[in-house]
Amino acid sequence: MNNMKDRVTIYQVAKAAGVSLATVSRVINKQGSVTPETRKKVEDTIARLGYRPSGLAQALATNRTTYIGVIVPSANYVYLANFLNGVTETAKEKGLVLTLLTTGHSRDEALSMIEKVISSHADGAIIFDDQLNPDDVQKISSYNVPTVVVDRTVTGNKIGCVRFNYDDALRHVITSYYEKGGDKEAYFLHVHNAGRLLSRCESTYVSALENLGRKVNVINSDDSYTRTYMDFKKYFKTIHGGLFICYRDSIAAAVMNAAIDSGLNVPNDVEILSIVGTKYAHIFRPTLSTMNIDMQEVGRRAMFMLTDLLSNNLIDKISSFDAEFIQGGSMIVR
Amino acid sequence: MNNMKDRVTIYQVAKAAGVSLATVSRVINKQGSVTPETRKKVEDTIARLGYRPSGLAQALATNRTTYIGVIVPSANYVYLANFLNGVTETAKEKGLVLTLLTTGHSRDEALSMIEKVISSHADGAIIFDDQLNPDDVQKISSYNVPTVVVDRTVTGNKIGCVRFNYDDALRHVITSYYEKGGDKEAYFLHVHNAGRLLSRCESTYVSALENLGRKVNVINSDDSYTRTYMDFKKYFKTIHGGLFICYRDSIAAAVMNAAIDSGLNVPNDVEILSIVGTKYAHIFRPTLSTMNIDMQEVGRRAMFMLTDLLSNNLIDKISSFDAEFIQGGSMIVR
DNA sequence: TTGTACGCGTTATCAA
DNA sequence: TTGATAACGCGTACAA
Repeated sequence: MNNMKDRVTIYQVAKAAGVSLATVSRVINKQGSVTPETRKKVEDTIARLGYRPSGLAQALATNRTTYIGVIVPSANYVYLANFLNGVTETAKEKGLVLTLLTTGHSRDEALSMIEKVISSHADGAIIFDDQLNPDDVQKISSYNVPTVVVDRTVTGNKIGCVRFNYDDALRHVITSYYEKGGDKEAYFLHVHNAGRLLSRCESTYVSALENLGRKVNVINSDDSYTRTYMDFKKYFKTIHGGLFICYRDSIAAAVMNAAIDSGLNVPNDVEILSIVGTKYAHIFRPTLSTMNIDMQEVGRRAMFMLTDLLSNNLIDKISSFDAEFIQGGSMIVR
Repeated sequence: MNNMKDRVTIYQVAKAAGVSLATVSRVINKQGSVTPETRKKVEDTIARLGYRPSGLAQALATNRTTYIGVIVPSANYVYLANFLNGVTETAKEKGLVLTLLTTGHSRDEALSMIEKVISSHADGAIIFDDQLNPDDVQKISSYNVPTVVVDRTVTGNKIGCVRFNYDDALRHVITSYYEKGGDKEAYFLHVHNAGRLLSRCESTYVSALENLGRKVNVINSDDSYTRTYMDFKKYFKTIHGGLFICYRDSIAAAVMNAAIDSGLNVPNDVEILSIVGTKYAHIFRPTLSTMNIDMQEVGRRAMFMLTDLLSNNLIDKISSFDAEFIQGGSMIVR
């Protein structure tokens, strides 16, 4: 059971080197003054014994773990993988280690992850999860854990946030579509429980169309390529055109493939816009029009904000990313 | 600086509840016998004070952290995201928390991640990284950290491994291609420094072709969609056909798009096989032939093996995944 | 420059 | 059933 039976401790090093604990501690932390000879003596025995300081004991003594808790809904989506990559990249630069906490589809699970952040003494947290509301975030911060929240506006003493602005870009795409002579009906693919980001886009879509005095068409859809593909194969038997606004590129591709396989032309009959896009959007043929935010950059920014928060240097507690429209072959250039 | 200034400790709970530390400890660990009344009294004050046990102190006292160190080259690839998802999923079932350690392109960095696993007292480790060799893994295990290694065969006392077998499937695809009347030249896209998995596939390709008495064609290539696309646009000006074997689906798609955009027909002129595939392989048109291994399942298996290792219940220390050929439109059905 | 002694927040072993 | 008290491995004033 005791899996560290023969773990070498600072005490053993001190004994073997003929010095005291404190001296060894000074050597490994490179602080305080130690004679070069003593230092060498200690370093040698450290190497000889294969001693590694216990991060646990260090953390307990210093109140710092260098752990950052990262809460995400799942590691399965490409854009989340990119985000994680950005976070890990800059965490590494700062000498921080990430603990990956994923939450399924319940808020309770998300709450229990907050508990883990607290009990693990994480030095900070990054939350990229829809299910937690501002109160939950305040809770984590009430335990003095500096936190950066992504895709949600929360303010507080030790809280920073990164926001996404898809709305301006989406509104602009829709209105300029009709201004420049686009004449297709616009449809929005609604996915149940797909998070606030999609909900906000849906609201933007609705208000943009209402402002134009046009009909609003929200289609219930599924967050799966295969299901969406099959649904739209049926759909395109009766509807033979339109502008379809989809959440992800895989869903957009489902609509695109269904249209093509139904004998419709993209973009002449059917135009498609994907809200979130990955590198695959440019690989599909035709390429997909998307509204891009570089999620890796978002990850970097979140981590930078957190380190600033840790050192009390965070000026702007709110950071925004504007989505950029990327024209692809799935929409007609006007 | 002291960011836990007002962290509630077990001692404060004991004092407020009028009992001793030991009793509080018994209550939170639900072991030993405590009077229902005392229990309630303690639980109430825990709730009232918002007490959370310090995972650090618990770990120091019990020698168990519930941390699992996961070492991966980067979180950026889709198949790695799937793998991570599988790992996190079953880790959560077992009450374990992951620390995500990514390694860039140097072995030194990978070694320093091993150091982190050791110093963080991780209860176990999962290594999915090409740059570490068996000796490095033995090192981690010499500190009594049970380890599961992915895509490398290592054996030892507290070591398990998960292997990938792409070779049989690849060899079979190639030989049966020619047996069934395929007549194109086979090309293998070599990517520098892309890991042992690809190297093994390349060897398999070479030996398979040599056995058939056919010409071996290895093309130097780049691990980027755009670069590969441009390279092959040039390439297809002189070469007008072939069977191209590519590492990833994005690379395979680059070749496919370059062929199509050069006026060649897929699969009649150009056939394409992607070794590693993601869900996007079925979305491309034509769909890509791939050799699939479910990386999420690999992640689950690795984590299961690790927990078995932790409880000394691991029977088979070697687990294998055979790649399965998935026919897509990028190859002719024969 | 070096060593002593205490604190970090728990668990666990004894007695009571 | 409860309560002292010694670990766990380290950092750090303070004293030498």
